[in-house]
Amino acid sequence: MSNIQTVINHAEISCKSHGAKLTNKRKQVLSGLLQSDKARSAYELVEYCREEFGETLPAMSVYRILDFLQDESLVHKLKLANKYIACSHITCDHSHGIVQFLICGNCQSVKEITVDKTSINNLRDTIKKAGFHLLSPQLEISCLCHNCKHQAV
Amino acid sequence: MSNIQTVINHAEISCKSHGAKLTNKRKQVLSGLLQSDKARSAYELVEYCREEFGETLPAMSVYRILDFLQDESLVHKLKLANKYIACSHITCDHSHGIVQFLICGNCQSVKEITVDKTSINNLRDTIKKAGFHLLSPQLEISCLCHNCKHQAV
DNA sequence: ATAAGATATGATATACTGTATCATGGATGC
DNA sequence: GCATCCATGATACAGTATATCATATCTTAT
Repeated sequence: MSNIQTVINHAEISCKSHGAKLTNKRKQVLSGLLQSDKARSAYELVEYCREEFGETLPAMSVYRILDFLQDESLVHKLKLANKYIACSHITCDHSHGIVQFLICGNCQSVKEITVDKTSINNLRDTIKKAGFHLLSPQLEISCLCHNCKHQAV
Repeated sequence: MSNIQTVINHAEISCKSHGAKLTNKRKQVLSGLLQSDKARSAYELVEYCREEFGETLPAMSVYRILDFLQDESLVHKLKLANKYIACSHITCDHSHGIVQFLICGNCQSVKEITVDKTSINNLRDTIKKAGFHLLSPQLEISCLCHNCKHQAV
């Protein structure tokens, strides 16, 4: 498990390699996501930057920064939760085509997994038969994490 | 393909069978979803009821009605789109445990499909290994529909 | 070094989605 | 008729997100 600084360095190099700049504020937002195993909302990140760095980022800027980070494949948006997480493969050099997110419906913790290609191919076939075309096989799956399952009411 | 009135009659009987009432306004909202092969937002349904029936439903009421319809399994919420669709199995008598939605990322049209149990069980196993517990295997999958794929820019 | 242009960020307004809360209306049963 | 319950209305507000125009900062050419 790489520490946050290592990941950020990696991300910076990756940005530089095609002329994008990982500015300070972008690093701050990214680190807010790297620090957490839970997804965070844009406004939570505003709060995080204020507490952690004394920065008063306007929400607008955070949204723009999140867009940038998504374009750089450093961050994913979870539409199920309207929240954001850091990609868990920033320090990998190989590409990861098939990514799935397990989202705990209770505590919002997120785990990024990969599903075997056979299942994905089955899925793609089923979808094709239905007349649709699978765009990105990024699935977001509602789950309970281990902790929450055992604390269930 | 059953027409809308048939589906609504079916829904009404289903509600009655356990003491719930499918009121006029509830029927109006439901028909707004049945009329469309695309998902509609709560506010679009407000608009629909205004245009179609001259009803000026407050958004609050539409949300409550949507909650009711979801409880009755007549409507699904698509979290990826923050929109709602009519269940395509209202007139079926058997139950449909495992439902997936293909959502066209371009025109928002939606198709409800079923995925074979083997794939779902594989998925469940993978998730279990990751320490999570699959809640509802309702997946929402970003696709392009046939039309949009062929019009692509 | 400086001016011009590009990129990043700030400020402000506003739209969209959704919930909380209290009030009112209408059906149902006694 | 009255009490009760459920459906709906009215109002306020929270959270998520985008549009737009202004300002700051960084690059690059001259």
